[in-house]
Amino acid sequence: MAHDYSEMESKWQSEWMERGLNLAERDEEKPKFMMIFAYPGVTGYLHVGHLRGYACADAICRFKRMTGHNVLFPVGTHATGNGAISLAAKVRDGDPDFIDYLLRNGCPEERIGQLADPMGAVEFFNEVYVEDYWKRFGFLADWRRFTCSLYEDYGRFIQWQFRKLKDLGLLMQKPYFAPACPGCGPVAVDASETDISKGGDAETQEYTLLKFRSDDVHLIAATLRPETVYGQVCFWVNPDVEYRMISKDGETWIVSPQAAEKLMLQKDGIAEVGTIMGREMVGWMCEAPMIGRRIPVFPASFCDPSVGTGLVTSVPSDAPDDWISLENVRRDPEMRSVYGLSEELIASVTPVSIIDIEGYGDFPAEDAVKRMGITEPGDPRLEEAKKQVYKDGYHMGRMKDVCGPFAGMRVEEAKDRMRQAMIDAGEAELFYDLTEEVVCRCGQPVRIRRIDDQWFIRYGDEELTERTSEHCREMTILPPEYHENVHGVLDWFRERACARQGNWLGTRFPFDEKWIIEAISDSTLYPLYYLISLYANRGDIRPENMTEAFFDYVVLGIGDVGAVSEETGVGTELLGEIRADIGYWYPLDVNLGGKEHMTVHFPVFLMNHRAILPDSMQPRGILVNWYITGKKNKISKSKGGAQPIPGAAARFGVDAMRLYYAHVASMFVDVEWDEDLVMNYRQRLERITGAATEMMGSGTVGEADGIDLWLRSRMNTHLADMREAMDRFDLRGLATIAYYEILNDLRWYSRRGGCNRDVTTEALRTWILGMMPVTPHTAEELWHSAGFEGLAAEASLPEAGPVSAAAEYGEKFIRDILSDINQIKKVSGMTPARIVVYTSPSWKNRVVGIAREMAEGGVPDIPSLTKRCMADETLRKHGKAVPEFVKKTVADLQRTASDRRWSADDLDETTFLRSCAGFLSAETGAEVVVHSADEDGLYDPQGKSRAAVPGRPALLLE
RNA sequence: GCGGAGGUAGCCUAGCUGGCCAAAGGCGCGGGACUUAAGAUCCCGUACUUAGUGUUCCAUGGGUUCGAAUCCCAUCCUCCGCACCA
Repeated sequence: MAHDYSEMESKWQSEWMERGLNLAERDEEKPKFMMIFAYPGVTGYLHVGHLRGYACADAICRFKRMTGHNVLFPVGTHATGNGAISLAAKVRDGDPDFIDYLLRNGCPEERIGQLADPMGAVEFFNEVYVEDYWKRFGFLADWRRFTCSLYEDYGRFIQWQFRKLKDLGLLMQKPYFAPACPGCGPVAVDASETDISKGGDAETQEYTLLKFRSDDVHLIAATLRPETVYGQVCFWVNPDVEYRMISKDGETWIVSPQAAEKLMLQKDGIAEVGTIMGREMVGWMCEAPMIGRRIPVFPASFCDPSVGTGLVTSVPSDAPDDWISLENVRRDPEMRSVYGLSEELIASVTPVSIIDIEGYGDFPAEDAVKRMGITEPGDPRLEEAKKQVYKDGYHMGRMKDVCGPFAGMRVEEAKDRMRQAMIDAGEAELFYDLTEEVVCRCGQPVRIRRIDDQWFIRYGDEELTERTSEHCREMTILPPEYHENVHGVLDWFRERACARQGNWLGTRFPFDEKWIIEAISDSTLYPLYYLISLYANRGDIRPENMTEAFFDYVVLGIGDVGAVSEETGVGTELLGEIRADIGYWYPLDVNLGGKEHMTVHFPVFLMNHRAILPDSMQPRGILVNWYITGKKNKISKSKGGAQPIPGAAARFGVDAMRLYYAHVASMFVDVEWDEDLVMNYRQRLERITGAATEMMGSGTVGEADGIDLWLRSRMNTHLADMREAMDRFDLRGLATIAYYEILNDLRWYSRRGGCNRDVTTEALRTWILGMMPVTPHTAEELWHSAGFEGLAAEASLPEAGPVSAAAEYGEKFIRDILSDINQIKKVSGMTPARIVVYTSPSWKNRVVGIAREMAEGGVPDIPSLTKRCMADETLRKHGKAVPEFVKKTVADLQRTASDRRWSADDLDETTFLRSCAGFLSAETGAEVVVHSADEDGLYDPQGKSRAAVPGRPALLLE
């Protein structure tokens, strides 16, 4: 079985830590580089896919260290919210699946008890993340600065941030509608179902309540489609439901009992005044809002008292349910006999066409129903029909002429306008409800309740948005697509509820202790806090020292050190130190995060920085990484078991995984986790280790020439390319060079007989350093085997030296010839004993030379080049071969990029090839002779030499 | 719906500031070398054609250009975020 690298990995990790390479200290002499990855939430174990971004961050930081930067790479975790509470609850309840999950991921049995407490769980996972993930993977992070969003000192910083936001006028309070249990208060409705026992997928939906006056009462219907009011022709009640009559602002409303209860939570001054059976209302006439039309009340069993208000306005033209039900009423004799509805009344109700949708007739609902063959009320396919009509109408529909002032308007726009018009006229109100039943843990139903004093951050603030957007243009934001549309995201950001009540962990809202700051809002300025956590973790400053004046001073430089020291109890020297650290390290150079952050975390990160901090402290870069995904659980379950990160590290080796993350694809695409591929990378590393080891100490001492110069040039090209790739944080580009191209070149070098010890040693040094960022353990191991001084992790990447275009071209030239020979061998099926190479006749070189003279930035056209060539005595005698070659030359030049058009000119092909004849002969197993096509008495039985052109000699195989 | 990303050879993926791009790299596959053998490693090949510098080709259909995988338009298909959840 494969070799276990754990020991080698931990050996070098301890060396690095002992040397303190991961510790970041201010050094005014060196340029700084500060990078973070968006800290993860510690709500359980991570899987191998999550490590992609983190590993890239470490690699980038390592590269920066090698190029002369003083690097700060801090890490932390996030635990705000209800994740830890939910997790602890599962452990307390002894949830067998969850316990199994913990054990499978390597949680020691004796520690499970600790997880029954939310903070215990957070501390446990903090340790797992740091020790089993980040340290295990060789990160050079400054562990001293580790912080977590639930730490008290961190909370102080967050509270300061909120004070600043308030000072800037960016906080506001307004009513908000949120789920709550009547007994337990605010609850979280989310998939984890921490607070609830049912309904995790429910969403809050906004209804428009429409008021239908009938004598002295109002029938209240709830609709999601206020734009269809012009099509109202009748009204549905459930005859078997006992409705409530409630008083509201002097009016009497009729709604279902459930709706009455919900309304009381959302509206003031509601009192119950009586009840009425649905059947009693059948046959009433009521006045439809907006249009003032009097419409009849009909019975319909589909009116569910728990949905909306239990009363429904009917728009048969655009609502499939209504269309079917109306048809049903018309042909059902019961309507007349039981409810006593007159024939005339029923006949008077006819659909009104209100929305014009391409692909539909006057009555979209009718079309949809007929297309799907629905004939009876209660058909389950009505739901689908409804969605389809709604979607098409919303997207493509326009209001017809009957819609008065809204005629011609797009549905999308009319919807909002009409709702607002009715609200303004007192004909409608808003109402919120959940899309499905939600039940609290205590067993009571969860309802939407109005919260009058909800706090928001005003991210819609125009000036802040504009200033942030402007700053983004200056930033390095990758991928470029995100650089483009981050402005759109910022624009779209509105008020954000930034605090919540209930069962949540987090920092208390500084102005009102009943609120807890929510999870996004406490994670915006935190990179800055790593500059302070160092001192907090050491105990140099305590939470109680971290007053407003403290942060004002160290972050913003506000106030007098002496006074601040007095007030906070922190020494002036320490205050100065922290202030200097912040001045040195901030701004943040790169914030790396997964693509899920693009619309949530990054915008608030940017806006809070812009709002609170000065120009000099604005972030410089954002790097977004896409995911490593698993198809059908493959990522978490491999052959009969889990794939915890430490297990994967042991199985594949940390470096193989890091190389996989860096090289498998660009950072900006999703990739499916594939163990075989990781194994391939592991093999690649082993192959490289073997090749590098073989190079060490071999070779002879001597003057560098020929192929040595080529290798030198190649290594310089690679150095330049690696640096250039990393300017764009393109780790994949770096890895392609370091793990593939360099190895290929070294093979070629040795194949060509290269063995100069100085040259190979120099190449080895560059090569190993090129591998340092991505596979640091392997690189360090090689560095030491090679006998280089110090630690590779501490070494500098050499500057790229000069590149020899001629040397590089020459080898390419040889490879092409070899490739041509192979090609001919393959096609002809022969094994040649002798190969004759004919280099271009000099007149062809002359033609190219003339073209070059004429070029001046462009390529000459065929007629003028022909003319010039034919004017040349020496050329004219070659007759019509000249214009033919001119044609080809021009064509070739035209499709060659301008900067490489003439690169081939300086090589004396004949001399060069003669010097390589031995090599070619060894490679092909045939005798190789080189002739210039010009030679007198040339041996050329098949006339091949005619095909020879500069850069591409003709060949004869015998 | 709104907003965004993408469709490249058997597969995964580069390229996409237009020009040595028939298209890098990896995997897979075929052949060869080494080896007692297996594995590993190395070399060659892997659209079609052919004693080589030719033809067709980068979702589909148009267009711009001397020249397009790369730019523009249309069509088809796939994927992702949408709010209080880093």
